[in-house]
Formats: sequence, C-alpha cells, structure tokens
Amino acid sequence: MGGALRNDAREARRSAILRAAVEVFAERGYEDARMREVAERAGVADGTTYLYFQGKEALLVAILEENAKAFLKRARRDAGRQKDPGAKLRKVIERHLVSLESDRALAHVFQIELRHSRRFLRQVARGQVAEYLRLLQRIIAEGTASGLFRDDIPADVAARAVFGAVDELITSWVLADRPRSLAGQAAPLLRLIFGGLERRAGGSR
Amino acid sequence: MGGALRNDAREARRSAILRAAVEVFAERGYEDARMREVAERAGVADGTTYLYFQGKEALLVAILEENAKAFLKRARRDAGRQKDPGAKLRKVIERHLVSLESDRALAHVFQIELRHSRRFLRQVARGQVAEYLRLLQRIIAEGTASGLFRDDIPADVAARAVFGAVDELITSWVLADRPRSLAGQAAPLLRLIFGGLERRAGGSR
Amino acid sequence: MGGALRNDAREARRSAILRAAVEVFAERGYEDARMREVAERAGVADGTTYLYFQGKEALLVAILEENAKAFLKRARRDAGRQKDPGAKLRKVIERHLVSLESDRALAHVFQIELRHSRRFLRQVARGQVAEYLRLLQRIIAEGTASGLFRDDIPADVAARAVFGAVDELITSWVLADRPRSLAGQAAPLLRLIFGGLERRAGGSR
Amino acid sequence: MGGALRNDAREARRSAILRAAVEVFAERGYEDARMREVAERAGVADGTTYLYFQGKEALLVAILEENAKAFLKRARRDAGRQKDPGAKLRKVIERHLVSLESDRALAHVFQIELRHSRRFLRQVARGQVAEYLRLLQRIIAEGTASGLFRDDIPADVAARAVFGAVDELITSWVLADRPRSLAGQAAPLLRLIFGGLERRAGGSR
DNA sequence: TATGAATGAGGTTTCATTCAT
DNA sequence: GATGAATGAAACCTCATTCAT
Repeated sequence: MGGALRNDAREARRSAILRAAVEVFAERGYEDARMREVAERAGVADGTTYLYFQGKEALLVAILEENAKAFLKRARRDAGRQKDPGAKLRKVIERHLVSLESDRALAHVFQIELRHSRRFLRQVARGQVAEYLRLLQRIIAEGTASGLFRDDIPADVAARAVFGAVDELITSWVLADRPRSLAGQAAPLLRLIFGGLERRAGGSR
Repeated sequence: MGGALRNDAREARRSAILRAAVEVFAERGYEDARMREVAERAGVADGTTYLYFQGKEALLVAILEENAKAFLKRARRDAGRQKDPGAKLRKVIERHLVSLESDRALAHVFQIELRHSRRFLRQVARGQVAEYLRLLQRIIAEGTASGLFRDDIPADVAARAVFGAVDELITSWVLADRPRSLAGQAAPLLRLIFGGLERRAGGSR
Repeated sequence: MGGALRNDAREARRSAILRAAVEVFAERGYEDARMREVAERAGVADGTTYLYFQGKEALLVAILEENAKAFLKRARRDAGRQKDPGAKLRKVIERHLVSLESDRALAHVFQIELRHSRRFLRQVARGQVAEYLRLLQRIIAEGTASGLFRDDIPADVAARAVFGAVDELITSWVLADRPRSLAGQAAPLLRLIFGGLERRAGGSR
Repeated sequence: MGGALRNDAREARRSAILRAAVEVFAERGYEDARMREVAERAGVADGTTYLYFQGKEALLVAILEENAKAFLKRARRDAGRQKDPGAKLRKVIERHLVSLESDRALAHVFQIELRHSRRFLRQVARGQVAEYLRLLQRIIAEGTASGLFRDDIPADVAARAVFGAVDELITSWVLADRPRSLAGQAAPLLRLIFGGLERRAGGSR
C-alpha cells in the first residue's frame, strides 16, 4: 500500500523536527529552547513533536544517538580501510574534525548542550563517548603492539588525552566569534599527537 | 577594630555560602540545585545569600573566579620558579591535576556545571580558560624559542591540545564511579605531551 | 435488506463502543479514562468513536440514558403488574438493587462517574433521577391515598429518602473491597422503609 | 515574640485560601476551578497558595477534613448530651442538615465535588463518611439494645440507609434552583426514619 | 464508512528573587 | 544586617477532537 510513502513522509517529518531541535538548541541553548519554537520551525503543531519524540530531553538524546552512531560507523569504516594503526588514528581524528566542522549547529549541540548536566552526561552522553574512546584505545593498543607506538603510555590514558585534545580544539572553534578552519588545524594537531605516541627513533629516556 | 572583626565574620559567612554552593552544585547539578539548600547548608536564611551574592549564577561565577584566580596565581608562581620551559609546563600541568584532585566537589563544578550553557561558557568561564591558555601558550612559545620544542606546531594549537588532554582526564575522573588517582596518570600524560612537543633527537619530518 | 444487515452491524459496533466506555470509565474513572482506550477496547479506530457518539461526555450521557430508560421501563412494568402500592414499591426497589448488582462496572459508572460534576449532574443525570423519583412518589402517594401509608410524610420527601437509602447501599457496595450481596440486604432495607412508611397498627403519635 | 501575631496572620491567610477554594469549587466545579482564581479571591499571589497547601487536591482534602472533623465533633457532643438513643439520633441528623444548610457553597462541595472520582472517594472522602456511619451505627445499636429499635434490621444497614436518606435530601437541596428549607424537611424525614426503626407498638412481623 | 495522524488549547506548579519587618 | 514569607512569571505536555485519505 501507501505504507512506503507514508513511511517516507513520516521519516521526513521526524527529520524536520530533529533538525529544528538542533538549530534551536544551538541558538538558544537547551534550557532556553522552547518546544514551541522547535515545532514552529519544523512546521508542525506543538503536540506533533510528542508523536515523534517522548519529550524535550528525548530530542537531545536522539540528536546524540543518531549522529554519534553515524559518526562511529563512518569512523570505524575509515579505520577499517587502513592497515597501519597510524593511518587509522589519523583518519579517525580527521573524520572527527570534519564531521563537526561540516555542521556548526550540530557541533554546538555536541560540544556544549549535550554536556549540560551531570545526570545527562553520565547516563547518556558518556555512553557514546565511551564507545569512541574504546575505538581510539583499540587503535592505539594496536599501534603499540606493532611497535609503532611507545609502550610506556597506557592506551586508555592516551585515548583520553587524544580525545581531549581534539575535543578542545572543536570547542574553541564552536565558541569562537571568528573561528579558524578546523581542518586547517588538523596537521599540527596530528603532528603533536603522533609525536607524543610514536616511538623515538634513537630510543628515548 | 570592631570593623575588622565584623569583616572577619562577614568573610566567614561569605565563604560558608560559597562552599555550600560548591557542594550543592556538585551534588544536584546547577539546574537542580536549590538556593534554599545552599542557604540551609550555609546556615543562613534564604534572603541572606542575596546580601553576599547577586543571585544563583553569581555564585557560579564567584566559584569560578576565586578558584581559577588562585589556581592561576599558584600556577604562575610555580612556573616562575623554574628556568626550563619544560619544567614550567610540567609544574603547571601537575598543579592543574593536583588542584582539582584535592577537591572533588569543586572539580565537579569546574568540569561540568561551569559549562552548562553556551552563554555562560562564552561570557564567563572561557575568560578564565583563555587566561590559562595564554599561560600555557607563553610557556610553549618559550620552549620553541629555546629550541626545546619543535617549531612546526603553533603554540596556540599546542596549548589548546595540552589543555584539552588534561581537561579530559579530569572529566573522566570526575564522572567515574571508581576514579583512579589523577596524580597517578600524570606521568604517562606528561610523557605523551612532551613526546609530542619536543624536538626529535635525530630530527624527524 | 442489506440495510437491515448494515444496521445490525452498525448497532453491534455502537454497543461495543458503549460497553467499552462503561468498562473503561469504571476502571479508570471518567477523568482518567482515555478515548483511545475506549476505541481500542471496542476494536475500532480513535476517530470511529466520533461517528457514533458526539464525544466523551456524550458517551456518559448515552450510558445513562439507555440504561436508565431500560431500568425505568422495567420498573414501571414491574409496578404495573402489582395492584398493591406496597408490592409496587417493593418490586421497584428490588429491581433497582438487582439491576445494578448484575453489572458492577455499570453500577460504578452510575453511582460515581455520573455524578462527577455539578453541571453534568444538573443537566443530565438528575433528569433520569427525577423521573425515577416521580415514579416512587406516585406509588407512595397512591399508598397514602389507599390508607396503607401514613399521611404525615409528604410523598416527595419520602420518595427522596427511599431513593437515598437504596442509593447509599449501592454506593457502599460499589466502593467496598469485599462487597456483600446487595440482594441480601434488600430484606432489612425494605423492613426499614416499610416500617417508616406504613401507618401504625394502633395509630401512633 | 510576634509569634502569636504571626500565627494569627498565618491562620487568617490559610482560612482565606480555604474559603476561597470552597467558593470557587462550588461555583465552577473542582475540575473547572482555576488555582489562579482561588488565589485571586483569597487576595494572595498564585504561589502563596502552595505555601499553605500542597496543591489543588490538597485543598479539597483540607476542606473535607476540617469541616468533617468539626461536624463529627459537634455531632458526637450533641449525641453525648442525650441519654436516649432516639434523641441522640435525632440530634445528629438535625445537626447534619443544619450544618450544611448554613453554608450552601460548602454543601455544594460536600455533596458533589468531594465525590468527583472513585480514587478520591475511596482514598479520602469515604474515610470521613465511614467515621460518621460508625457513629450512626453505634447509636442505632444502642437503641436496639435498649429495646427502643427493632432488632430485625442490622445496625450497619440501618446506618447506611439513614445516611443515604439524609444525604439525598441535601443533594436535592443543593441542586435545586429554588431549594426548600432543609430544616423544614427534617420533621417528616425523622418521622420516616423513626417509624422505620422503632419497634411496633403491638408488635408486627 | 473507517482510519489514525495531526492539532493546539490550556493550567498547575516551581523556585529565584524581593522586601517588609 | 538578617530574616523568611510572599511573589508571579513561565512552559512542558496531554489528550479530546478533527479531517484528509
């Protein structure tokens, strides 16, 4: 029947609401965002939002889940296409920077609104971050095992440090009035990270 | 004379309110924190809080300002006592880790509650962070100038990456159910950072 | 011909909705009853309910009207079959008790949900009650005229008192966790009512 | 200190809110009553209501509890002053009628709004009714024991029937456009009730 | 005729802040 | 200066009802 069409329409509407939420959350901040404005911008009635999402916080969760999952998928695929752990790490970090640079409103939400409360951070956001950290950690451990990376830095510490470095660059970019290209900062950032991780040529202290 | 005593009492009361705020913000989160609970815990009436601070957000600002300033002062003094830019950087990072590890409630507030909204982040919190970033950047630039650090990583990028790495370790520690000692993670973190910053012995790309 | 069949189907559907409403109103209470649940339980779509009834309150009205009318019809027929006003009154009261005891969900709705608001009570419910009160009053007046009942109690007061007594027994039964048979309480109730109404053998004060 | 005065002011304000609630509930019905109107009529701000009562339903509970308790107290005292069970019963019923006739808005709330939902009825209202029923039952049992009342009507059935009769007269009065004096209906009602309860002079079935 | 997705009005309650005492 | 009772703005969400298909 018209099921497929209906589903298309349904999916389109869902996307419209989600996109509207990203924009309103980015513009006003989560707390100051009004569900009415999300609905208006999505072109639906107030109540319609609640046919697609449980409530305001569920919108935030959905923004996180769907984008984080898509990112992780792409990052894993990128990494999977490389043999060398170094290349894998490079690709993942570049993907991270590029993904968020391509959608500033979404980056806003990811870097700031998704961290608005401890409860939310612990229950929701960190679940996706943990997943990402595990990916980084696995790649780094692989690099250490292959002799590429030094072995005196535990992979979990390294993974968090790498994530933190990338994350902070993105947050700066999000908060800046006149942001400098993120991709443009990838090269020095990668030099720093790889310099820190790679084994010294002549051996180090 | 009575003025001095009065001032002492006043100062003590102010401190009690501020400390109560740190604890309540850490326990409940900024949004869920109730001014009444802050007042109760400080042992004053609801209205008294407003004789010492403009309002709820002013408490958050005061927590930030006073602790950040004290930290920056100590960090600058620490750095000033060292000649070597490497030693300076090391001291500052260690001070950063130790300062927050010694007060978990305060660390909660610094890592999470102070970032609850874009407006607050831009108007307030980043002011102190910017100051800190400038300190890091100066030390790194000094290291580069002295030939200790490589010159193909702009000091501002390096400073943000270093800050992000440290910051993320602290956030993980704050959010962990069973946190591992922060100080214990300092050594590998410093190896990573210094590895990334220092010029290669034999020279590399 | 097909019309008759169609009408049968239509009538069946109408009944299903009405019955579903009785059950849902009894289980959840009128205010907490959801039209969706009524529709679900009747096996129709949300909107279909509105093809058979004007709305939620119209369902309540229909439950009242149809059952009250059927009850009144039976009560009048019962009474009509008796010559003696005493026997008439007895039959009507027994019919009242038995009718509601045979359908607890309906009794719930009659004793409680139909009285949920003054507006409803005045505009709707009392219309049927008034009818019933008139029947009681007529029988009692007849009893008084025939010398069976005492003449110092106005028939309208007596009718309301009798109705109230029966009504309260039913309400107690509806609200009780472990209700005792209503029919079983008919005998003492009737003794009380007839004792109150009947002329004293030797004349009283 | 000013504690007594403060308490007086507090009590006055509490009463004002409660009285406003009685009136608004009576005029609009519980569901259609707006807390704003209650506050306005009490001459306080919206939020003040919540300093004195937990919420809207708590107002209804308070109206019930306070008035029912006062009534029960008076009814028990009235009964206690009489020796004869018949006189006791008469006093209690008269008190019941008079109490509500003296405050029509309160009677509205008692006869209608307090019965608006099964949940409320079971959890709250019936608690007070049960108490009242027990009082009636005790008096009737006493009358039976003393040989005044017939022994073939269980006291609990009699108590409910009596309550129901009185209750229905009051409800009719509350709903009537041009109500006839309740006190004026007391005499025939009492004749009916006592006729029903009292032992027959010459003995009957 | 039946469907069920969409509509949108509407109100209780919380809590930061004020201010009379 | 300290108190704490009073203030009142403000928004999420539900659900009866509608109407395009």
